[in-house]
Amino acid sequence: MKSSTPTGGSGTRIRTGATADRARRPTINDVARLSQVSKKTVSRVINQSPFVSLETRERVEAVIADLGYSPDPQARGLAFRRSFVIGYIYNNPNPQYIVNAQQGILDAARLRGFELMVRPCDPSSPSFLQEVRGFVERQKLFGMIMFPRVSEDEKLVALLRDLGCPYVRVASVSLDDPDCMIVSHDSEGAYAAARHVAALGHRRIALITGPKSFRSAHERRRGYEEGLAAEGLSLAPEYVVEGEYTFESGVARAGELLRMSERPTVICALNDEMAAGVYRAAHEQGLTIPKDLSVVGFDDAPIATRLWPPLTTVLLPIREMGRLAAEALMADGEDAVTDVQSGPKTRISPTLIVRESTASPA
Amino acid sequence: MKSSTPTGGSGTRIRTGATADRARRPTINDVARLSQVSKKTVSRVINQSPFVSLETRERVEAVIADLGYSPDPQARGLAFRRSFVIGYIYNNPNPQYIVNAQQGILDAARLRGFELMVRPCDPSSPSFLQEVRGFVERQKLFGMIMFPRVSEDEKLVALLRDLGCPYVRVASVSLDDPDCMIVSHDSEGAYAAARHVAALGHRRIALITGPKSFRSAHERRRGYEEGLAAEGLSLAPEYVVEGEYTFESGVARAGELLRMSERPTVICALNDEMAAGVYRAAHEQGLTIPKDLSVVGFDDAPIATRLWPPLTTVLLPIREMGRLAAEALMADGEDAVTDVQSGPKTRISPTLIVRESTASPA
DNA sequence: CTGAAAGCGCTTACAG
DNA sequence: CTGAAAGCGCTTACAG
Repeated sequence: MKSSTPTGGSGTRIRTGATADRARRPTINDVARLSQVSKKTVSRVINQSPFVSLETRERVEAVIADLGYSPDPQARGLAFRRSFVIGYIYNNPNPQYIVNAQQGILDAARLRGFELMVRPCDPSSPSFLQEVRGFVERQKLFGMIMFPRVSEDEKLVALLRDLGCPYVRVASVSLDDPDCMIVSHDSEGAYAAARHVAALGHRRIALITGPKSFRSAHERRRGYEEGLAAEGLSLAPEYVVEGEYTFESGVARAGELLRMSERPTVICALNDEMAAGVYRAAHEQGLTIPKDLSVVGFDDAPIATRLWPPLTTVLLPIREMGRLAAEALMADGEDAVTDVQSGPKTRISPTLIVRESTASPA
Repeated sequence: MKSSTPTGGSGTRIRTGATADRARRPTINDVARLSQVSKKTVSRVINQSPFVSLETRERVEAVIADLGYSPDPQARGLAFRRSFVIGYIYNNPNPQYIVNAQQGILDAARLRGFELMVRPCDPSSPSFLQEVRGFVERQKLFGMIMFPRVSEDEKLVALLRDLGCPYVRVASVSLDDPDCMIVSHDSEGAYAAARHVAALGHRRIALITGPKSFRSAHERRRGYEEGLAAEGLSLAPEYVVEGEYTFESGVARAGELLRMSERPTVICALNDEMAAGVYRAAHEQGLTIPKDLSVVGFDDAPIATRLWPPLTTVLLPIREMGRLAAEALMADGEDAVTDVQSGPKTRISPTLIVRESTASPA
């Protein structure tokens, strides 16, 4: 069976019914002819070169508008040796997270006419780096945007650097040059959550952490430790258990914590999925939230407001971070002068959202 | 402030640190020279033309493998006047749905070396069609894949047809030529759910439908009606209310239903988000599920198993549908002969998943 | 079965 | 400030 593939398909032809004879799109040659200049000058106008007289520029721009001309991305990519396509590779298990990040990137990209190519990836695959390399080189990507967990993969980043592929990393803490980092400062959110819990009077405070391989797990834990320390408290080691950022691990770890002879009065899960698991475990043991047990999450995912009672959690502006990441990436090619003037970047801060899952201990 | 945009950026240069002098990638000329044939013949090999002698083909393929050569997508797109990029436009509010569909498309695309460009859209925007047109034409998309709700937009489909852009639509019921449809047969899932509910002995059966503008809302309702009819039952009009496929609308509609003098013994919501809303409303009125009220959803989203008790619902294999849609699209360019032989397509069927939210009425 | 020429729609490098 | 020539890496159309 023959097939039309990028490296195959002698039979590549479009289904007849769909092949309408469309009017040819205007090209740079049409614009040049109608505005009576060379195509090079049109190219200068398109690329906002300062070396065009005002008069000429206006004439060309009028023709461009008149014709509804827009340059061919493939031709530009071929000649520039660089496309205007942003790559977004992800390996986060949370769909909400993926889509929010993607949405933010698109918010910024669309304003500048960039397109987005997406690609799930698996850093544990032996062909991972090779696949990314092929993706970047073949498509001549303008640049790459990465969110956790893959944004924390130093081998990947080293490859991108080696390939000369610009990138922006989003992570809970800075891992790189500030120009290519968007930092979410997870620890601050955890800090606020810790103080909230302490202020309610909790002393038997349990923590379900994330996998050690995630920086966010460290950062969030650190925030809790520092927040509690600010209140003169500290985490009892027996109340700190490691989860996997999944619902199931939340159910399991919370079940164990709640079966302890002296059970905690509050369980802080380092993401909302695990917090949902805590609800389940509490339910199974006949405990009422927040009367018998307070619960805190992290992320402010949709599940936070679907749960009953609504979950106290920490809001991370994922979409906004996606937008900032894309803007930072697209600003990459700008003049050094304007770079300096680009001013202070928006600083991302997590926000504690207090709902009904937290109360003073009985 | 200058900026590097597809239509701008005289200052477009890559950040110095990132501009490593990378080794030039091998081109078709390198392959031609090393295998001592013309580039045209290399092109034939790449495109699996039958008009190459076995001997020549093998020699060229050896050189390609040796060099790690892969053709430049931009150059091919320019010459072919068609790229190997699939477009995926979406306007579904459910992130889980978006990502699952996207994942399925990517499952199939990656096997054939196609890339995926994504684009959220808003059919109610005045510039909607114009934006899609620009997207399709500029990128010379290989084809487009659409899921609900945008897959049901006939104006959009008419535009694609007009542009000669191949497409595949995923929907709850066939709306087009079978070759460009993946049908989820939602009514069958609803039919099974209805019979399940009837078999449990429910007679006061309420339905929270979806927005009229969604075909799935019609199909799922129809499935319920036919399923109940098969059991000699029918829906009482006062028990049928229109929701908006959102959590909030589920809370509101269920609240009203449960305040009726003779309240229903089961509420069937036409998606899981609204079913989660039913849980909330039941909770607010002190009702226990499934003792006082049974609940049925639709979709089998993650929320279905996060709720307590776990939700009886209908599983729709979104990812699989994405995969089939992409395969159908990529098969578009194949030989007519193989088209005929491509055999019966996998038929998508929804699956009723019975969990603990449904029981016989008290 | 194979190839030389021309072209896809842009940009770079070089002149003026 | 502007342009003619050559080139980016492929394919089509035409020969042989």
